[in-house]
Amino acid sequence: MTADSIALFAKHGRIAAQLRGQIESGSLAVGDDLPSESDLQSRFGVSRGPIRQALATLRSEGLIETTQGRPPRVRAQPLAQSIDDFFSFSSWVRAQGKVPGQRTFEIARRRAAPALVARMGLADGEFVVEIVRLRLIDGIPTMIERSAFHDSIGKALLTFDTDSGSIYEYLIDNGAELDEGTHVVDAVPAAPLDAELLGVETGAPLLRVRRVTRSRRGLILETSDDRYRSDHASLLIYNSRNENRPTPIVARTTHTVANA
Amino acid sequence: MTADSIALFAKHGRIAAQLRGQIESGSLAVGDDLPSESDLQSRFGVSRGPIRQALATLRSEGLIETTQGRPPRVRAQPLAQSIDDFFSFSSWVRAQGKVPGQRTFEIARRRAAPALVARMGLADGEFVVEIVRLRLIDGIPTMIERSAFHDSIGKALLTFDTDSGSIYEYLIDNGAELDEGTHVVDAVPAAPLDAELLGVETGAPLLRVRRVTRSRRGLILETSDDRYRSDHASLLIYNSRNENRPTPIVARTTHTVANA
DNA sequence: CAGTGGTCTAGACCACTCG
DNA sequence: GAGTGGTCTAGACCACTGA
Repeated sequence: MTADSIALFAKHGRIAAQLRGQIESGSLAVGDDLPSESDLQSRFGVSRGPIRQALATLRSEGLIETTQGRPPRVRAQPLAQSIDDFFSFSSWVRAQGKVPGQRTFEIARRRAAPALVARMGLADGEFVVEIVRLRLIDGIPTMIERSAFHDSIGKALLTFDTDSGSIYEYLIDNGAELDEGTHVVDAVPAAPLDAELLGVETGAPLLRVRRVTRSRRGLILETSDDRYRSDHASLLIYNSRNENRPTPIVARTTHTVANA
Repeated sequence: MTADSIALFAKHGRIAAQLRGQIESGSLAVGDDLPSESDLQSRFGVSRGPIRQALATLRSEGLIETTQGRPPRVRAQPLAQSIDDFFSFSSWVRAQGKVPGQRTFEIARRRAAPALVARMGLADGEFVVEIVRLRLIDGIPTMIERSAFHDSIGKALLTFDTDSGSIYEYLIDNGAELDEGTHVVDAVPAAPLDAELLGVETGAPLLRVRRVTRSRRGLILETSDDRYRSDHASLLIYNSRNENRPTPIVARTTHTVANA
């Protein structure tokens, strides 16, 4: 929602959105050919530039593949997730047709501890708002989330019911500039408390994702430490030598994916 | 090497390569402005199209950022890794200025077990070549690699010294069409044998990356199950709302990254 | 061989940044 | 306000696909 309504003013964005819709709705099935570029030109009444730009977007999302000499084709695995799905647990879970949930353990505004001062590039004595929540999928405990927000946006959270839904979506809707994030993924043993909350044994391997979220200006607005039950969630990376999409597609998946 | 020499025939590819070189060599430092598009046009003697295409490539690699109204700027964190670095342990480790190593435990050509038949989409009774290796960084055991290769390319490995270096590079150099891969990342406890080889305790959390590598035609050529010491390697994902790069950048990093 | 996408040119308008 | 990148048009040539 929030993301799509941003860049639809340009023609290529509208064209991409329409084709994306046809693919997602199934009216263009897997393996089908898309109309040729010249077809699309006359259909949308534009020149070739916007058409090619729209196709490039879909290609970068992994929805289509293009080959010289033949029309674009709908790709087998539409792995693409919107960027919101990657930042927001709630958005991601809903996109999978499941129900996200959360139980807040703590929300506090306090002076940042030294480690956090360093991690967020704060000045000594600055306040942050810290939140600890258990996140659930269809009622099943799946992830422990520890977040710290820059005071400028964190204060708004003190009046937000953090049990009610997505903090991320709330902040975006209130104009927070959460523009880019860096995630570091590794594996850690479950601490006793986390183990109990997630329903695993102490020391069981958890998939840890640490995130730093920045504004367009580079200001660090949020950091988080999310620990997933590895049997309930994993990370999926798709990666191709196709010259036109040098960067991979990343998605979170629920449950262990059978076919790799 | 192998990857760069592919698409340098077109003008935009040569332009991108030259600018990339200037960034990587440091003659364009972090934060510096690139020449404006019209400068680049006259400098390279081309029209605006190829210039913009080259800049789009660099943007998708995370090397530069562009803003309307000001020249492109060299990005803070050049996370970009070549696609080879993501597929090949050796290539990745070397790119980090360290020395890759490997110790082969087993290489065997045998009929695929039922699980592998399913995973690789084989027919019953087909042969595969399976390899188990311990991978090292600067002599330190870091990862256990279990791979299975489609017989068509696996046979070449029986005469290859798998202790000598990168299987992936060997296969690519011999014309194997390893075009796209899907990686699933999660966390698992170390089995007794793996624990001993990696120098961790049994049950310690390992970062597991399971890969399926396909040819352009979709034929599954390789699957692997790599398990990393989580304190020696992690995954890094960079992700931006910038409309023109919808997909994230993914890199492997050595050691835990201090600043998230 | 007809049609396709990949690439390039030349020119234009607009929104934006920054001095 | 001058210069920048984002977008679009119109036309062209070539390499490749597939019937």
